[in-house]
Amino acid sequence: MPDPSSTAAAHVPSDVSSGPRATIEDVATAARVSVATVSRAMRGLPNVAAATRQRVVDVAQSLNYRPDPAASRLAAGKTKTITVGVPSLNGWYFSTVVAGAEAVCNEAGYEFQVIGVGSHDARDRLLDDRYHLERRTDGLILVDVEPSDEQASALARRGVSLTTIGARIVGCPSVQIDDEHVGRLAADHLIGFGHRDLGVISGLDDDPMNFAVPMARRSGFFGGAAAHGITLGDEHVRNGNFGVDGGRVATAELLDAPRPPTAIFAMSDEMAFGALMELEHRALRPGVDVSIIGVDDHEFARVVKLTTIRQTIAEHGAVAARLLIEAMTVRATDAGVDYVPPAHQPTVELVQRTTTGPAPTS
Amino acid sequence: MPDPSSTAAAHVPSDVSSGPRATIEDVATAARVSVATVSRAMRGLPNVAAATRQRVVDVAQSLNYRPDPAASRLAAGKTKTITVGVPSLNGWYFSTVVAGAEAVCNEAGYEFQVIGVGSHDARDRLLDDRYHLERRTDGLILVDVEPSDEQASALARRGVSLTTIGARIVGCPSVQIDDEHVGRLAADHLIGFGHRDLGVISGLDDDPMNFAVPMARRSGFFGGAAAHGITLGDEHVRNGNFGVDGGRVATAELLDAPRPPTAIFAMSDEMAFGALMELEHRALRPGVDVSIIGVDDHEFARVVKLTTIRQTIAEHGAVAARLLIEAMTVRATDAGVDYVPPAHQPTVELVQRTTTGPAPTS
DNA sequence: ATGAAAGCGCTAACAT
DNA sequence: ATGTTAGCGCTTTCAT
Repeated sequence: MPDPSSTAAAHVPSDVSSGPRATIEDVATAARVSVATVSRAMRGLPNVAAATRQRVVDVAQSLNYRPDPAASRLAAGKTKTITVGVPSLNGWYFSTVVAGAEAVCNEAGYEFQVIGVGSHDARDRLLDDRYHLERRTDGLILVDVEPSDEQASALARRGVSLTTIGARIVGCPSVQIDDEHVGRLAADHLIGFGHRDLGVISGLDDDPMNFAVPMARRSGFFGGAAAHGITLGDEHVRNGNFGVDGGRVATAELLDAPRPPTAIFAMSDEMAFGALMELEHRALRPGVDVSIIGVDDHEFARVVKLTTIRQTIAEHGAVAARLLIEAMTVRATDAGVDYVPPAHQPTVELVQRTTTGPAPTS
Repeated sequence: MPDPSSTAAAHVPSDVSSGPRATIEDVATAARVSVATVSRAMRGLPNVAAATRQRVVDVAQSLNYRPDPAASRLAAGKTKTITVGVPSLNGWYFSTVVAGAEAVCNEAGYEFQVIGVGSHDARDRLLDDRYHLERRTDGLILVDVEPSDEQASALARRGVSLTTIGARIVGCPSVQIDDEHVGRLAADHLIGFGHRDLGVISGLDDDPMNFAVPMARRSGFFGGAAAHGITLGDEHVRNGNFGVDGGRVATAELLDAPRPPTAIFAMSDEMAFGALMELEHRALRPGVDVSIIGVDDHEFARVVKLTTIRQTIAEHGAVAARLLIEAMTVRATDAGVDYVPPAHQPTVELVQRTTTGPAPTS
């Protein structure tokens, strides 16, 4: 024990990386202030002399000091973490949304967690009071997952900020396109080409994690058709489960009907890809024998020249993250009262490629 | 101050959800043991009477108690978090890997973080000593990202377990296919069809986050060709950047060469899709005029009938997560000595569809 | 503007 | 087998 001067001798500008990490106390003694002042200075709180703050920051820097996240959390009760819950990470749509959110969150200094909530069980486990989500995260982004009213309000009560994509929860920021409009756009486009025999490949109806989207698109499509005097019913729609395979069998069913459609609206590009496969299988030419329109503008839509209704998915994720962070900030900083959570509605855009075309003059 | 009995009156079996969370102390007093015993009991540590453990667990359950992660972290220094660093979340390959890892990690009770490390800068920021990664995560999975030797050993020193996918770091578990073999497989397949004029679309060479993979595949392909008396050189390879667009322009360049290839090996399906687009653009029939083989078995490979070398990506992520957890466990539990980190080599499989076929008899 | 001190809820020696 | 007691590194009143 050569050095009895306990912890006080902390003036060492030892630059050798990776010893035991400097603590707030090391910084405090080195800067000749109290830990409280260091804490204030580092977080930009008021009541710190400019000179003092500067000194503290410099010392912290030279000591390679960073507040320990665990300690901060324990003391302050905030996690500086954002979690996104998605039905699945597989699938272009979800992973793209996640990518958009990740960039924003990490950029803003939040840790970014993701958790798969593919089933109702998984969803409930996450949202359930027993998971203590509020101790793990400050904010939650739910993608195409609709929490129950109780779950949503419980989250708020527990201090977890919520924002949704593809759904709308009162009191929470949301990002959601106008799905009715999407349906109408598709109908107009197809009918504009002279098609009168229409089919639609819908998303899942049976195990509805989020049936709102398919419903709205269907309703928009039906409405658009009706405006042109075309009446559509259940017999014109098949469920494709938002997957390639589903899209393919749905197409087969549609085409096997007594009066097969000459144009098909697939509610997602992935299902449209399945439709294309089935067409090829039957030696039907897309855009001439049968027209197909999808939704998303999936990265491979252009590979197969799919006409589709584009939405800017990555943007959705990024915007949601920003809205969430804003909501958390506002709510904390000043009078979070009279803060109206924005319901962002991204625009969509029809991009025509070659899988749609004039109705065959049978 | 109506109740002087301080904290002792904690026998309330109040079942109303979402009050202030029960702490370990609540459990302790309710179970009439000390907090230490609760801690032991809850974590399955030895030296707890079976009866006691049962009682504690029951009480904890009835109190809806969960240890506070932040408190555990602070006290124990472990985060129960696993982080995966990927060059990007966009792109089927990475998001699929992440999906595989996510499932395993959350299943095993780890929080799951993801962080994009698309550039050298981002990578270094994450791995740099100044980021204090060890305070945020117990284990790191790096996907197609090669840390420097110093970074890797620094991680170990700092207590962050590392496992890699698509790379090999000494002392760390890894998941990596035999990329040379992939190249050879492709060469054999193409040459087996009688092709002698070969082209290859490689991954990025200039900004090499991970040039090992392209190099190995190329070397395997060249070797395979050489075995059949075909000599290949730089002039037969173009960089496609692992993207659709890159694949397309690479293909164009290849086809515009004085002696254009009749068969092309694309190192990823995405680049192969680009190749297919270029073929279509030139009215060349895949599998008859020009053969294309990819790597991955991307979910849309079958949509366009792409012949490819399948690897089970999601599995890679899952296996990596399992190996990582195992490594962390072993290292902690018993004699972590003489633990040899496994280098898992998943198998690949050629799946032939219609984009490859006999060489045209020009 | 700054400091002292009391926790935050847990784990880990060290008793017993 | 169980209890006692220090911390872990911060934030946050409350003084000054």
